[in-house]
Amino acid sequence: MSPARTARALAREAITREILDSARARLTTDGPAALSLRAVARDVEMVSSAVYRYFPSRDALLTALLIEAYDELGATAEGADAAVADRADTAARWIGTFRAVRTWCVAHPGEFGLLYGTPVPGYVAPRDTVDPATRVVRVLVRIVGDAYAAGARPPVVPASGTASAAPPGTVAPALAFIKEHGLMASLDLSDDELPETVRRALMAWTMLFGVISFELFGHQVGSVADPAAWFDEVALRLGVDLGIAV
Amino acid sequence: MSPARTARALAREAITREILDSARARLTTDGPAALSLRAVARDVEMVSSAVYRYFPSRDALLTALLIEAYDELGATAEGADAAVADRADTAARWIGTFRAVRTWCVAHPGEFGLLYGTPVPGYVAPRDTVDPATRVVRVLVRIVGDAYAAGARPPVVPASGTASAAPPGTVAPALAFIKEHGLMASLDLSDDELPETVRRALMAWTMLFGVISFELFGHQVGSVADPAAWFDEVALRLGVDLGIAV
DNA sequence: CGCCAATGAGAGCACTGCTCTCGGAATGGA
DNA sequence: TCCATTCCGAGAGCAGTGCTCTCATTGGCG
Repeated sequence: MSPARTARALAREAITREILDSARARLTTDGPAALSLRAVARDVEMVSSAVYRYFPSRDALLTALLIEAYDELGATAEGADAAVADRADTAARWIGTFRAVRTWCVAHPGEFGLLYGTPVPGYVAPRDTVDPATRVVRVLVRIVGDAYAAGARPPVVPASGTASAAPPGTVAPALAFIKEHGLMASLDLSDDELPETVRRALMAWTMLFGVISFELFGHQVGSVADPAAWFDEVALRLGVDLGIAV
Repeated sequence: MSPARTARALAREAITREILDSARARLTTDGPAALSLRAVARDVEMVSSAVYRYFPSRDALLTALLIEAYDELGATAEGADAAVADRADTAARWIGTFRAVRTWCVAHPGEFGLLYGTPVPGYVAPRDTVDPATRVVRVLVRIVGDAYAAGARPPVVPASGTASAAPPGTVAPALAFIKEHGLMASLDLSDDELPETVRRALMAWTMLFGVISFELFGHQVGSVADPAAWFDEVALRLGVDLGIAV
């Protein structure tokens, strides 16, 4: 991995780490948009120009933070799913993953704002970030797929013959998304019910993000007193509507 | 309204309007965090210090933009709901309101980022903003209330006796929220089913925000090809799960 | 040992939000 | 009409930002 363990390379690695940590600390206190390279330079007791030896620009530093945060959140979700010993208990895997994602986000509000908040105007995320960014939703799709492979199905809405009358335009892209990311293997489904599965998982992921975003960005003050309980209720509701919980 | 229509007062009103319009234009091009007071000063061909005669600080300008945008979005939602002539057609009111909200947000991405994106670090929204901010969700609650008053009910999940086993902690605050905002009058419901109604409406609002946020903040690239069709599907799914559509 | 690349420091440029002073112009009462 | 008051725009200035440049030093490899 690290071929030349010279003193200089070691120092570079340590200082890079120190810069990243300081930047993440500043992220949570000052917010992503106000991330000041000079401020982190002061934190690590260097002159601002010296930081540019380690990150060629502020955007590069942002990208590094972005990938690191995406990977941490993805690993958290994957770990929470894997922590459930009984793989057939998809309900526990579902709730556990949801709670783990929220816990991480609440503990890292600055990183959450960087990942899912207002995009920095001039900044465009490079290609390297799309793979770490999809780790959470891939976990959700996998849980739903396992549940459906084991026989679970979403509850049929009564007195409604057109419950699955969804616009056809979104089926193909979602399917392409699945195939592109190699999620087919873990999904044991026929072709006509697969897209519906993925769509519901995507909706659940959207809702998961929405409720956390509302909590962290302060849009629940006055309406929700206990965010954790409210979050659990949302997670349970999603699980019930998907047919994989209770 | 405007007691002294002197030339000076007229000029002040016109220039204030001009500053607000320029700021909104900059908002969509540069993003909320990068809103530069000097830039809008250049746009209206004034020196930066002169703008401070109209807005005492950049935060005050942000607050004015915030209230204006909240009111515009709220009026859009209310107008879309009111535009449906058949008040009993709650499905049409639901979809129409959803689409109108998305249309406005897509047309005003900068304002959306200001309203629902990463909060500006030092900035805290004053009390005047909470009332305009709740106009959209109030429309949703009203539609759901009308539908349930007319006899509609959410579909019962089969093979599940604990479908309403929601954590009790969130009931009281949601109810307090409803009473505080005077939504009781338009809701003709018994007490035990009211909180569930409001909770589902709040979830729908959360999902509505989530899907728009994902679209505008670029988290759907690669997975969703047609955002409008995907949005319609989500809106329909929410309506079905709530029991007010199809 | 000597050369070269890596590193940190400092100055400088253009930009930001914001405060201050100053002079001119509109307003309203005498 | 005259004049004091109020308002308003302009400019300078302060402290901060991202970023580029040059310069001296220092570590590592041949």
